[in-house]
Amino acid sequence: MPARPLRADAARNRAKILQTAEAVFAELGTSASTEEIARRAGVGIGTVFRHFPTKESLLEAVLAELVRGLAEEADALLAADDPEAAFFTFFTGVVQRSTAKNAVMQALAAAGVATATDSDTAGRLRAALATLLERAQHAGAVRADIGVREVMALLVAASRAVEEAPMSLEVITSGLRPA
Amino acid sequence: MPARPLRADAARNRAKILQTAEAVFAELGTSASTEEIARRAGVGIGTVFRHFPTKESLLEAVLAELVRGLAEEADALLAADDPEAAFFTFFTGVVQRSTAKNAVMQALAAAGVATATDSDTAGRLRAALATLLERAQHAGAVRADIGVREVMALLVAASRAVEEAPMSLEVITSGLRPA
Amino acid sequence: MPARPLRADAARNRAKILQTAEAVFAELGTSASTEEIARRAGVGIGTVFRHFPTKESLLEAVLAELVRGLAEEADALLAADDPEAAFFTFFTGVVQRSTAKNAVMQALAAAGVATATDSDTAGRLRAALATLLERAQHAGAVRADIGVREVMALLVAASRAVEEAPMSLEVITSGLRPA
Amino acid sequence: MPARPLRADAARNRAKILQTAEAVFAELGTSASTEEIARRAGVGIGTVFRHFPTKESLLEAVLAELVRGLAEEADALLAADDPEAAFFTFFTGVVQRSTAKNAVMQALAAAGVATATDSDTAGRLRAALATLLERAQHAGAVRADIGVREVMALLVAASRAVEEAPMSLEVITSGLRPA
DNA sequence: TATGAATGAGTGTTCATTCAT
DNA sequence: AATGAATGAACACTCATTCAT
Repeated sequence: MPARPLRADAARNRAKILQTAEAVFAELGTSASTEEIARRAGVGIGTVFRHFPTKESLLEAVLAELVRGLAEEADALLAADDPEAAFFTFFTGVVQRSTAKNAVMQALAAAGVATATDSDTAGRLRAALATLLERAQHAGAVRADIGVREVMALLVAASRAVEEAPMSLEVITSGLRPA
Repeated sequence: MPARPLRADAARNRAKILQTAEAVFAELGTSASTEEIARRAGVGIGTVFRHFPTKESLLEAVLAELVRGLAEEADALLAADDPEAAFFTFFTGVVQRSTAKNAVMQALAAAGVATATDSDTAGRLRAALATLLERAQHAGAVRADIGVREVMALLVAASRAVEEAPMSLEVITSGLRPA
Repeated sequence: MPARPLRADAARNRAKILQTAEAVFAELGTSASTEEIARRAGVGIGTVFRHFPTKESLLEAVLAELVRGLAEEADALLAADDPEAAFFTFFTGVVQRSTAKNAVMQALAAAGVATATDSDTAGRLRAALATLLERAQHAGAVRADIGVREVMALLVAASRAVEEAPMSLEVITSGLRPA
Repeated sequence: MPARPLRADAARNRAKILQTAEAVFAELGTSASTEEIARRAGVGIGTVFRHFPTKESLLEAVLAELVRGLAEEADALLAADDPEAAFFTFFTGVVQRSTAKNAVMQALAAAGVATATDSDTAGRLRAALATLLERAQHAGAVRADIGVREVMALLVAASRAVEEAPMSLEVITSGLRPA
C-alpha cells in the first residue's frame, strides 16, 4: 500500500502481472520463471521487478490475492440463513476451486511465508470463517471440539486429497460432523 | 535390484546417499541441490550421479524406499488380531511419521512419476492395505463405500493437514467410520 | 535478421561475441568453452547465451559469418575482366586466409550443420562461385568436367593441406586445369 | 616398448583396446569417452588407463598404429615393377581407406601431437614413400618439384576432400603429374 | 594385473536480479 | 515508469583420472 496511489497505467500493469502470475504458478508450479510471467503479461521483466522487488514478494502477493478472494466468499456467506449450508458450501466451494491454487499454497507454506501474508486480509478470512463455524456448531451441524485452525488445515488437506484422487468430499466433511 | 550385487562399499555409499537424500529433500524441499546431498553424505558429486544418473532417478529411488517402508508396516500388521486397531494403527502411524515424506511425494506426484514407482513394491503396499481395509470393513470399523484409492488419498491429505496444523487425527479418521 | 533491430549496445556486444568466438574456435578448436569466449569478449556468460541460446547456435552463427565473407569476395570478383585470374584469385585467397577457419568448418561439417547454414548466404556463395567457374571454363582456364561441388571440396582440402604443410598451391590448382 | 614383454593376456588386452579405440574414435570422433572404449573393448576403465596412462597417449598409440599400417603398405609396394602404378596405388588406396582415420588425424594434428609419433615408424613410412616417389618421378609419372612432405600434405587434403564430396581422385592426383 | 567405484574440476545452461537507456 | 540487455551465482551432469578392492 504505497503512500501515493499508483498512476492508472501502473495500477493496470500491477493487476495484470498479479493475475498472470496466479495463472502461471498454477499451470507450471512456483518454479516457473519470472520471465515467463512477464512475457505472458505482456510487460518487460523490469516492470515485474519494479512492482514486486523479489520473486518471493510476488508469490506473497498472489497468495494474498487468493486469501482475499476466500475472505470475500466467507463474508458473502455470512448473510445466508442456513448456517449448516453456509459452512459446508464454503468448505466445498473452496476445495473444488482450489486445484489451481495448491502450487502456490504449498510453496508458500514451505517457505514459511504463509504467516507473513497481509494479516488484515488473513484476519478477515479467519474472522468470517470463525463466525461461519460457530453458527454451524450452534446449529448442531459441526462438532464442537473443532476450531478455525483445524478447519483451515482440513481445507488444505482436502484440496490436496481431491487433487490426488477425485473423491466425494463427504468422506472428509463427515469428520467434521457431530458423532 | 541390480543384476550384479554391488561391492560392499558401493552398497554402503548408495544407502548413505539415499538416506541423506531423504533427509535433505524433507528439510529443504525437492529443489535442494544434488551437491548439497553429496556434501552431507560425505561423497563426491560424481558418486551420487554414478548411483543415480539423474536427479529425478534419485527422487524416484527415495520415493520407492518410502513406499517399501510403508509396505513393510502394512505387511506386519496383517498378522494382528484386531482388524480395527490394525487399520487405524497403520493410518495413524503413517501420517505421524510422514512429515519428512511430503516434500518428496508432492514433487513426484507433480512430475507424474509417482505411478512409475517400482510397481512390485507399490503393489505389495496396495495389496496389504486392501486386506487391512477389507477386514476393518468386515468388522464394521470402516464405512463400506471406501476403497483403497480413497484411503491413500486421505493418507496424503491427512499428512498434509498435520504438517499444516498439528491436530487430532480423529477428525480425519472419523470420516472413515460408518455413519 | 531479427524482427526488431537490436539496441546499439546490444548489437555491439553481439558482434564482439561473434568475432571473439571465431578467434577462440580457431585458436583452441570448437571444444573451447563458452566461458572462455565470454571472458575474452569482456562480457558475462549470460550475455553470450542471451544472444546465442546454445553453443551450437553460436557455432552456426560463426560459420554463417564466414560464409558471408566468402560470398562477398566472390561477388566482388564477378566484376573482374580476366576470368582466369578471377577464379584463381578467389581460390588462392580463400585458402590462404582459411587457416583460422578450419576448426569451425570441421566441427560444423562433422555436425551436419553445414548445410543448415542460412541458405540465402550459402546460395549466394554457390551462385557467385558457379559464375566464376563457368567463365573460367569458358576461357579454357579450368577443366570442363569440374563442378561447383568439386571446387568447394578442393577448397576445404587445400586449406587443410596448407595448414599441414605450407606448400605451393599450384600443386593443387594445377589439378583443375585442362589436360 | 616396455623392458619386460607383457604377459600374454595383457598384450591381448592392449591390442583389443587399441583396435576398439580406433573404431570408436572413427565413429564418434575423438571426444568419445574413454569409458565407451573400455565398454566396447570389454575391459574395465582401469585397464585402459593401465595400458595408456592418459587419453592423449591412447590417441597417440592409435595414430602410431595407423602410421604403421601405412608404412607396411608402402613397404609392400616397394617390390612392385611399375613405379607409376606403385605410387598412385598407394596414394589412392590411402585416401580411399582414410575416412575412418580422419578424426584421429585431425585431433592429433590440432594437438600438435602428430610430430610426437613414434619416429621409427614414421621414419619407415617416410622412407618407403620417398622411394616410391623417387621412382615414379624417375619414370616421368610425377612432377620433379614435389617432395615427400607435399605428398603427405596432399594425402591429408585428399582424404578430407573425399570425405566432404565424393569425387574422382584424378582431380587431385593430376596436380602431381608433370605438366 | 584387472576392476570399477570414487573423485571433482569443468561444461552448457538457467534465472533472479540490476541498471543503462 | 517501462524496458530488456547484462550479470554471475547456481545447477545438473560429464569425464579423465586415481585408488581401494
